[in-house]
Amino acid sequence: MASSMLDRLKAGGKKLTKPRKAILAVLEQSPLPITAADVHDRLKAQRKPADLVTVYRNLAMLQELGLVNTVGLHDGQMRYEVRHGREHHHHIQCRGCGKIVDLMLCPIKKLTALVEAKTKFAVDSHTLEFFGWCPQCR
Amino acid sequence: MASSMLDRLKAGGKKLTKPRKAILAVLEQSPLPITAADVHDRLKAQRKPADLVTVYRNLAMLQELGLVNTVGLHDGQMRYEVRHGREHHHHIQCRGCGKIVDLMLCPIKKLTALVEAKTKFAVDSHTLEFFGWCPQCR
DNA sequence: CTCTATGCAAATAATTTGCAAGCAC
DNA sequence: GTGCTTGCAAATTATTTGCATAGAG
Repeated sequence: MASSMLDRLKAGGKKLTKPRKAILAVLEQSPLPITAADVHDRLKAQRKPADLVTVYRNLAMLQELGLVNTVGLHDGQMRYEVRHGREHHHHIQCRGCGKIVDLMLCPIKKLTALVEAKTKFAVDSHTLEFFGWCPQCR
Repeated sequence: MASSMLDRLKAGGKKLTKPRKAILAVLEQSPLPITAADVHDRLKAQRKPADLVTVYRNLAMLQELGLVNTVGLHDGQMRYEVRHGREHHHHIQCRGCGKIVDLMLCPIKKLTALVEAKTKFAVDSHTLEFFGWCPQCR
């Protein structure tokens, strides 16, 4: 696990328990955002089962500490990915098979100033997702 | 109600019932996306109550016909707005008071070709939401 | 009349909360 | 030891489904 993560956890008064370590490992091993249920399943598969509630609580805590991002694809469940130094980016999901692919781009940064000027809001984040059909499902 | 809506409904074999008319009226009267529960509440306030289930079924049907857009703000409930000739646009929501404001812009159109080139997906839609603090809540 | 739509009850699904016991520090 | 954590059970919230009846065309 990245030492910056350990620092953030310690700074937040969080303890390094066995289930927590396993949850972080699962997240770090996943190249794409995954659901709480996914994490739960992979923990079981790795013979390090943790209660689904524990997964939810840890994901919420990690999000508060800014260690994970949430990705909402409007299918009734939230997905999570470690930030872990990765650049801010977005995703595209196939309407056929549900596959998610990283999009290593963000066209929004330049636009934030315009949005702030128009709305007088202080913009602090945005979400952007694409949907379509992947080569196999077209 | 816009006649194009009537046409789309008729073309889909849909009937113009009293609850459906009231639901459409509520949607048309709302300048911003609202939840199923919002629609339900406003129907009651207007003395034209309809079952929440009826609201959900109508919203789903209207979405299938392309008459309403869905807006997901990742707070656990979906919001709906009539398309009704309005231009494709996005929203910003205040993290303090939850207020939603229309953003009459979409920076994504030009980017779709790039995303398609990079991923080989056929992109058919996207979602984009901003979050921040409104002037009153800052 | 026929077929879609509605209301009510009950079922799902994702996520959250309460609480006593467990473990990290 | 003390306080954050966990697991289990139960509660909540949003949304969906089954089915008999009501109403539009």
